[in-house]
Amino acid sequence: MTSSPGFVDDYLAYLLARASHLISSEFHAVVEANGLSLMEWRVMASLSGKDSLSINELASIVLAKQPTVTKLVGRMQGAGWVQRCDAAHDKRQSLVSLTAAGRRKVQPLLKQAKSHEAQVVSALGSEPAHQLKVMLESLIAAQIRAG
Amino acid sequence: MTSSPGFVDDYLAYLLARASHLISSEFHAVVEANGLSLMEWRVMASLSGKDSLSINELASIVLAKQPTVTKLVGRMQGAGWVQRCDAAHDKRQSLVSLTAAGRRKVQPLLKQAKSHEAQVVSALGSEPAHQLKVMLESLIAAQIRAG
DNA sequence: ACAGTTTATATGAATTTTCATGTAATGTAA
DNA sequence: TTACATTACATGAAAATTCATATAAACTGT
Repeated sequence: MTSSPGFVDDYLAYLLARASHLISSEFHAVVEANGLSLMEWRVMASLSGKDSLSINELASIVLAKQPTVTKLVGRMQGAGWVQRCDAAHDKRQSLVSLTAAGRRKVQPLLKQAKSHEAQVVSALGSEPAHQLKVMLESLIAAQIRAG
Repeated sequence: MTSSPGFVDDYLAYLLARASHLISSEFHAVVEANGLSLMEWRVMASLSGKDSLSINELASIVLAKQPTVTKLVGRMQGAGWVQRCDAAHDKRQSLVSLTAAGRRKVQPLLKQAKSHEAQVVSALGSEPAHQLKVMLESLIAAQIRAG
């Protein structure tokens, strides 16, 4: 019922999709308890590292399309979590950054994310989890070169 | 630019999401060249194994929500690729199966999916790819037990 | 500097997804 | 069997996403 022998979607592709969906779903509950959607969380988590990111950079990081991110950021700006400013050197770019309120909002989630990660890692075992990460990174790197 | 040091989303969660998105995106192009959306492909690939699947089974396999699948299947039925019939033992269930046209439609994609998988596996190396699959399966199994 | 091209983002319309809820069939316990 | 709870699916309204395209700024070669 929960597994699906016979389904293909390119086995590896399906395993990745299912694993990703599973992990994200788990944390999704935590994210929503904090009053954010998964995408809002991704945007804010991405921004919490950097000073600011352009719309396109954000889109590539959060794995969404540009118009989606433009509108998502618009809503988040309305909520007071992020702000835009035009880039000094390239007026086409719209640089997005967290507001103070946004930083306060995302702060607890960053901790909960680490704690969730630790849970998953300990369920997998620390060494296998590390190997999994290495492989995922190499898969990603391989595809980037191929693109 | 393409990688994202500083982004969290729970590192492992993000790696999984990114890897999954990458692999799916690649094949997405092939899928669309055959006139299907990614979700339509997933539904048809799932069905191509089994005789039929209920709406809920499909939803759980293709990682979408029930109303989404109900409407997706409705559109696919309109296109003539799938058909519904009420289950004999449980009249609430709506069993979805491929039509002859649907089978013809998905046939070439199943082959292309295998070929794409082979490409990815060979890029990763056969043994690492195998280990990756094993780990993903164990991760999925672990989460299922935890749920 | 100029015309042509590319790049970054925005936006309207159409499509899809989602939420909340409705309906009907099944299961359960008295 | 009669209530009551649960399960499977459908559906309307709202929200989000996507596609195609518009706009404006940077880049290119002449």
